[in-house]
Amino acid sequence: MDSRDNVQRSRVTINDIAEATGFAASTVSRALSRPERVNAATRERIVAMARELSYVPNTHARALTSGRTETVAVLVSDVTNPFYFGLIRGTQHQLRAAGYTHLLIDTENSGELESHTLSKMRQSIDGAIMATSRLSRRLLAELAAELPLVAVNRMVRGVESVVLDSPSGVAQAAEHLISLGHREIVYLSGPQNSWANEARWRSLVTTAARHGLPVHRLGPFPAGRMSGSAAADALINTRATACIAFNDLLAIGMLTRLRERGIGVPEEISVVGCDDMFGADFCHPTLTTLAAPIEQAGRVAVSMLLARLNDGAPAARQSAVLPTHLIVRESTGPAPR
Amino acid sequence: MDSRDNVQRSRVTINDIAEATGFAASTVSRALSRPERVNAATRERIVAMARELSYVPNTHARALTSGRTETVAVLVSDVTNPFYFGLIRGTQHQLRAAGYTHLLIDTENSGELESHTLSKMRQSIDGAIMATSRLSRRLLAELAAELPLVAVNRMVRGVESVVLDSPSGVAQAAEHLISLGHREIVYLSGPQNSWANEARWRSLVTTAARHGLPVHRLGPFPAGRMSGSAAADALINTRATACIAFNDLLAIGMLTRLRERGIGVPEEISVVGCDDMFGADFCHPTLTTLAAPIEQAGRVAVSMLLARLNDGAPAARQSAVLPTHLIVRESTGPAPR
DNA sequence: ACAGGAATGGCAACCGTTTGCCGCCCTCGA
DNA sequence: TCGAGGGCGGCAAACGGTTGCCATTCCTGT
Repeated sequence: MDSRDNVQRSRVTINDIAEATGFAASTVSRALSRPERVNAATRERIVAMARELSYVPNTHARALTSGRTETVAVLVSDVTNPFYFGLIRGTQHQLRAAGYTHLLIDTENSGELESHTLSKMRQSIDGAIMATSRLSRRLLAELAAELPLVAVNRMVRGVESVVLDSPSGVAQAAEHLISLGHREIVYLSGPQNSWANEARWRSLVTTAARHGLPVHRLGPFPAGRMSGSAAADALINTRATACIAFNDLLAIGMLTRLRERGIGVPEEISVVGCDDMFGADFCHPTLTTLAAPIEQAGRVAVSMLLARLNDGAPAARQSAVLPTHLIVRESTGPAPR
Repeated sequence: MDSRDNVQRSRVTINDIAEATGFAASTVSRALSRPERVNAATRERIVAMARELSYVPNTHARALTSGRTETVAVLVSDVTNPFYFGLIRGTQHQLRAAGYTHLLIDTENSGELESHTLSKMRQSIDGAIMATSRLSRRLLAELAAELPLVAVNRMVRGVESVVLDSPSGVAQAAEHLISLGHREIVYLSGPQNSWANEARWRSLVTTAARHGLPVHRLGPFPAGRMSGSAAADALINTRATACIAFNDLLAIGMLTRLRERGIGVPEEISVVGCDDMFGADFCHPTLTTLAAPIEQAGRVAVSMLLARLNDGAPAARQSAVLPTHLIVRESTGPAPR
């Protein structure tokens, strides 16, 4: 296609095509959006003319009558959290492939903003993917009743979701630490309204209990690198020789702080993160962490949503669970002494 | 506001308000969007009723007639490049504050996709902010003639822009290296169609020339961490003791590779990155780099765009230049021997 | 040869807002 | 007292599609 055409101010409407081909506007509309409703020859002529005139359908006009916008919102609590990289990538690819527009919304960690934005957007989107929503279960379920919705890393009855099986990953991490001789593991807690946070903590409790070991929990800490200092300092006050942090951001922040304070990782303390996000493999020391197929999660979420949008069906399976696994790097080692 | 209302399926239109208040729909419309056109008392009643019914104006209907969408597209070449964090943040805040919708588009490093997407979106957006566009000057200028546009980190005649003064930062970096005794500095080149890449290289050439020192250029390398290995290996083949990389992603990739190959940084080679992006302060060794006020750049870009949209004026200043400065960390040190 | 029905295209209403234009009423100055 | 003009509100026509319904044509089976 000639790139000059791309730039051309799109002023050609369905009526222009109608006039040019001699068909009625309604026929043109059908030829373009419901191909089986018109004769093949007709459709061909219309499509050809549309191309020739480089017709671009008007999204708004279409949305106004049909209600469909071919747009899906993806809500993340913080765009600048590298954890979302994969999710954004995944949803983006899948949506683009399906011809949908990808509307990325940063809710800035506020449930308030989540539901508010969504209500404003209601008419502009066909559905939404909510990653790590801060909404209450009730509110989330209510929303899901109004709007096709898929939640990521959040499990709520009545809401389709794709979750990362970090509990089993946390179990792996705990086994890893225990086998290295650690006898006291601390969990550095993330935001208290985070579903994943609870799931991880519970899994750690269970695994440690199986070995008859104590676990403690510190926090909650906001899920940012900044909180790492506070988390590290709190950790130092305990006798623990190993910890699992809510996510890599927190873990990396801790690494920095521990280094500042001259505490050897992993010689004195072993640190495990979660998510294997951007940076986990080049921080110092490199971080042992739970890898999650987050990009795949994005793709799956989109697939579920689109299936729902097209079939109108309430979805076969209610939720997909994706496996996670431990990646051992430099930040974990044998317990001291 | 009651959060339940947020969720409510928005089916109340301007006509409902008209009926409820006894005014005509046109009056309601004016009361809501052109307040000075109606009597204060009238407006008040209408606004009150709108609130009571929790009316949400229909974006599409509005866009259809008025042509304005209150949406601005922000195009980045790769959402998962942390360099864009600040930009996304900055544009987002400023747009949100102005009541605009932020449409983030990942062009996946393809100029083709840039112009294509933009033409598809033409009717859905009021303007666009193009960060590090891959488009040719001509195409970019053509686009700018069609659509209010602000370019970030790209200077083209006839296109408003905000650029980061990395040339002066590169000069600082070069002086820094030279004062440390380095006599041969290599530039690791980024994508060849990147404006910033050229600007940085030219600045390095100039500065080195002032000191009568030779400079070389290696590459081009794609601006990703992956390319770091190739870049590092190429660097090792030269006699250079210091290098400046197109960006931090590349620099961090190099750091990893140099470490793998047992080459000490900064003992044997000093490395300078550009952008001070997420990760530069916790990689190993921490990276000396050029800090750019990229978030501010985003805010400024939005301000320029909005000014243009509101006044319709062709903008007072054509481009804003933001200062950069060198942040010295661990990856640079005295030249060996 | 004819009723029934599928395939195909046109008509016109409608989606929710904006906006040009017109008309009413009130006020003010002459 | 009357005309001019400003303030304010209503009418109706867009905007660019979609879609329910109807008319026509052409098959098909009997």
